[in-house]
Amino acid sequence: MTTKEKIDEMLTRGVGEFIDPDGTFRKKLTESPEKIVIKFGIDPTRPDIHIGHAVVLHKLRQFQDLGCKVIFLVGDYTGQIGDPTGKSKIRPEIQLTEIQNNMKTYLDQVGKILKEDKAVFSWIKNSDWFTDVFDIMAGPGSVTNVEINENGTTKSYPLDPNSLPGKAILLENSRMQKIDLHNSEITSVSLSGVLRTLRHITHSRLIARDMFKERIQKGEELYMHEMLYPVLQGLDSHVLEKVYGSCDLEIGGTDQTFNMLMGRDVMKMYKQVEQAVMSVKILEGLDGKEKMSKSLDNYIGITDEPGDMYGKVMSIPDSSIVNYYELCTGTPLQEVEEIKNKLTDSSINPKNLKMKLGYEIVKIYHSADLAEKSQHDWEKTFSKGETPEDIKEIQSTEGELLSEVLVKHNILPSKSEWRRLVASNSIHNLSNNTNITDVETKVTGDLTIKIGKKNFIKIKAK
RNA sequence: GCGUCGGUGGUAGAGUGGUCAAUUACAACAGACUGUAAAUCUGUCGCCUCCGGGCUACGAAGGUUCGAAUCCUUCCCGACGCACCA
Repeated sequence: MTTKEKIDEMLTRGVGEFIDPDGTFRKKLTESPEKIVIKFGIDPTRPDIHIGHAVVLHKLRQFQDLGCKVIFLVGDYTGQIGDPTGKSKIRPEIQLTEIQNNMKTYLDQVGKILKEDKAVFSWIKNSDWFTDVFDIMAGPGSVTNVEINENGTTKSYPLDPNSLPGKAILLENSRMQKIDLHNSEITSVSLSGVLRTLRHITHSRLIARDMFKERIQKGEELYMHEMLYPVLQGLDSHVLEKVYGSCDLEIGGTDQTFNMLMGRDVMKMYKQVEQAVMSVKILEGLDGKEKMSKSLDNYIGITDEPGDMYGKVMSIPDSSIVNYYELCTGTPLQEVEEIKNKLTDSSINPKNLKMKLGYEIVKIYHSADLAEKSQHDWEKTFSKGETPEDIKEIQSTEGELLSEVLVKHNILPSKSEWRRLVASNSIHNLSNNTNITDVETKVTGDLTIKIGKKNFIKIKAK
């Protein structure tokens, strides 16, 4: 593939919308990609990354490969406003370490996909510029000393951390613009800055957002802070431009399109070069209906075990196969098109296309060998009905009730559940290939059982 | 601040003194069928049980009653209307 073709695919594959009306971004990408700064907003609390998030991350990686710099913008401040527990005071030092820790677990996972060296990666939190000194409260053990140079000797004077200058020092010291990026000039956004921005944004512009429109139509409430979110996100882009020199592109899910476009509006007001906007299609979950998310428990985590990962892919409905190929693998678009055609051909079993998909996905997050092995195990277990090789093992003592052992090890939630499963012939004893029908079955020796179709447990007796 | 309505199981949402562990839908789980897919059909879906029943639950705490998710009081939370302020 030529570079141009590569760029074309980057800008279209899995992309809902790409907005770069006068071609500024495209031009810069071709001429000086190393000067490009890409903004990607993330939630401050989200330790588990799934392959739905990964769609965007892979896209970012491609940009990194061309030399572009990716900025993770942690929306900690904006997240806090939406937080119902409503802690109005912020402890900046505590919060900073907390976010740093979250970021670390985040990066541990993301590291599989993204480069993390400074030339092409950076992150910053938006409390950096939105936090007000008066919202700050010193945490326990805070020290805010002022150093004063008197006649050549530096003297340190203690300062009450909760006094105004004390708070100012705390805030200053938690600012990443200073501590990480060593910017001499710190950009921040005050209430007057927000209001000045708001002078240029009309009500009708804000309620143009689909989600708002829908809710208004349904007669639901819209809170002002929700309406301001897009504006604050826009201001983030504005600040990023100042902090990093430019903000050329914002990437996010299609649900973020409006907010990202707001960034263009805000930047325009401040006479900055408007960011391009790329919305990436949202991957549906394993149910094939809702979007992939942790709370719906329909996700494939990027740190999932190879076997799990493969099994989960196999459980998606046929209708999702093409989407998964497009969004989650590097399979050339031409081939994806062929797969699409094959799916309409009744002589080809879609299972095989899905198995290939499972293989490809496991390969990305683990390795070709493990992908091979997962596929092999899966076939063995489910197509041929054999017992898989690695299964969960739990300890028990002889004479113990089987039900109690399983509840104790959190395999089952309660003994009532066990009774139900036994009654419905769902507990299979693999050691002698019969169903367990006695609720009072005791452990008499090592035993391998299958609960339902996919839950294998080996019980070791002492 | 005044007033009105409301807070029920994972979610939505019935129930307004005993027949309520609580209709129904969705989700979930299991069985059949399959390609561990989807769809479909069937069953289950608070906990414990010697399968007789027992225990804990309808925002929280008290009360009335033989008996309360249902009535009363106080409190907490939410929506709405009005007033006040701008």
